[in-house]
Amino acid sequence: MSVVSIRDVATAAGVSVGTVSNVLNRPEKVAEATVARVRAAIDELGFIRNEAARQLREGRSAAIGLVVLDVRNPYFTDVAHGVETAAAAAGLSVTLGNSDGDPAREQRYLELFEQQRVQGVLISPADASLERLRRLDERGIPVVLVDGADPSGALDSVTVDDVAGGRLAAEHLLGLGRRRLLVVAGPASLRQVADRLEGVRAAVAEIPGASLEVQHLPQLTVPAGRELGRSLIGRPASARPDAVFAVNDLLGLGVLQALVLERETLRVPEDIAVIGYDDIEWAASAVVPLSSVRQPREQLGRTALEALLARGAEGLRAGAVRFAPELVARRSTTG
Amino acid sequence: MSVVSIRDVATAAGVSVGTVSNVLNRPEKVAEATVARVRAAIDELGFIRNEAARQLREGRSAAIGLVVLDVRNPYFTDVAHGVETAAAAAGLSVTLGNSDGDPAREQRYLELFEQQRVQGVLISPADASLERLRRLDERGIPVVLVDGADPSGALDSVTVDDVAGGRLAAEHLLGLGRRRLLVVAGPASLRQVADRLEGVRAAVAEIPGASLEVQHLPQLTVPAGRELGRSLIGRPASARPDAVFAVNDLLGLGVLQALVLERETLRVPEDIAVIGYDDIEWAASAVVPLSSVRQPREQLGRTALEALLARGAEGLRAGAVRFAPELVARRSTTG
DNA sequence: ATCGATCGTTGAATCGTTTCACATCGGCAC
DNA sequence: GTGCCGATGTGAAACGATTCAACGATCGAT
Repeated sequence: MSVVSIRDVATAAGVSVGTVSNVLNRPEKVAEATVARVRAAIDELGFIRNEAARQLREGRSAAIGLVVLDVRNPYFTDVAHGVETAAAAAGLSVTLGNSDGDPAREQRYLELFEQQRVQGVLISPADASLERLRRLDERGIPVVLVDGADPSGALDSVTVDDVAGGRLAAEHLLGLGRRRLLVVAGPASLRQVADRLEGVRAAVAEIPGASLEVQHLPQLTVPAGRELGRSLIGRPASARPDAVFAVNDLLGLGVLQALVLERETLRVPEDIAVIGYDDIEWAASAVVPLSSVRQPREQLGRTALEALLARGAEGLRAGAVRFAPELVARRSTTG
Repeated sequence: MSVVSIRDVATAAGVSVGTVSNVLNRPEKVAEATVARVRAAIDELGFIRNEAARQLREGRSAAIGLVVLDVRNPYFTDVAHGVETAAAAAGLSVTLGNSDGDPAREQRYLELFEQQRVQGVLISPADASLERLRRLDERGIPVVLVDGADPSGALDSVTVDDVAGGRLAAEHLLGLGRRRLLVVAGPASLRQVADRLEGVRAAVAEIPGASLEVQHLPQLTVPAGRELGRSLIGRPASARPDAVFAVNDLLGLGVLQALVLERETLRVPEDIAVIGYDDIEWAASAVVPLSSVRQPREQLGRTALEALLARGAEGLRAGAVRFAPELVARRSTTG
């Protein structure tokens, strides 16, 4: 009943199964009248192609797998959106997996994708060991890292240049005449944090008289930023920075809120300029619109997908693709 | 080479393909020594089950499809997270589709899911006509609506009671002694907006001396809310509401920002109390933490999946499941 | 020694689609 | 009339896992 196969269609239209298949896949090879007859039969019976059978024959699916660290993070949903758009253009569908930073879940998705014979895997690795991914790649399922690098160079990757991003932020603040910089950072163990910091250090070193203070916070969240912001208000003016670079927007927004809330003492940006990182959606709509460093998130996704396709089709290695971040100046620094 | 089939494993282990399949699916039926031998062969050859072949034989896949209106909206990612967690517990995987509110894209995903013979479809419909969904359901692929209702009752649905939510918000404000309420609403055509408004009206009608003003804005965004907030500042005190209910948190945050920014004139909550809806993550970390009405998002997803499973396995209809929203009082109303 | 029952294993049929070597036919040139 | 061509259409052989009727071996009971 509900299991209408290509054979039923063939019978109904009075042709062979081969012809139905041809109508489906290369209608130009079939006489017009026949095409019409077959199409009519398809509609009448409500035939829906069985993807599993097609795939079995084909040897691989028309999908790619994407594993992200956290679907609830706007950063990743934007990347995923970019991937999906590009994939749709190439006639591929995307199966999305959420590892939540858990290597075991990541592993489960990789197995699933392998069983599904996906055409490739895009991943923001949760598991620092890339061993499994390299094996997958060797076995013929191309892997591209998204926002994660492979030191060994065995895997292709697409990232944003965080060193350049850190430098960009610092130079912006220095260019506005600020000299006492405070970087509100996250755990030093995160590659992203370390790289951004490196960029800042380089920029500060080039300006005589510029000083740098770094505060490492355990979490990259709004409350953490707010707490740090409050501590600034308590400082004597001489020990206070005149500019703050938060390594992500959540921290930056927290700092901003603390400063703006205690309005009697400090003004943004007059007393302290604040800049964040990521340019998330709410940055622009904060109480004082927050300057930030934008990462081309959608483009990251798009490019990763293209690298995957090139690798699959022609065996081309993309290597380590690195994008340039972009400064977005708003009132929290420029006034 | 990379195409290791169950047959290769059988040869390597010196058994028949049937036995390998048994090891894979019912190891208790196979002698221990044989299991060990087959497992060894599997590991050595790096055999990975071909999901397409298994599915072809089985007749259906081990997945369900989920179509949401907007992956970038935290509301939906939370719902999706709930779905995924529940699905994983049932041994199912979730294929996520993003319609972006476009009926054509929605349609494409439905076709894809049908070709994949998914076990069911969860969907926040973009297309008001549920015709296609009903057909899908009739053809044997159970459909459950998530945050959307079917007036005809043909389809199961899981929603949050928006009338109750609107009433909850209004009663909170009235209970704090506020009497001049302003509802900052979205397009009246949205069911959610209309329902919330209905709840507010009912609550206001019960309190003598309480008045209600409604402003319909075209968009449910932060800037729209901010603009409206500014317009309030310009009003003479006598024409000004003493409480604002924004039908979603983005609007509420916008209003809040406008009021707090122009601090000389109006204080929150002393002069105007503000409450939003959805309890999105940033509500708690706003300049003045925003009161809101929380929807059990993850639970919504979990329940929708359970309804789908019950329907598929035992043919049980869940009908129209409706959850109760919950008030979350914060400083923007309670001070 | 024979029978039955139990356990483990076998091998062929099956799922629905694609592909490809081959058949059929009408037309055209010689 | 013969041979050849292109255009259409055919039908069987894959793809890889699952399932199930049937088979052989082993063992205890008679």
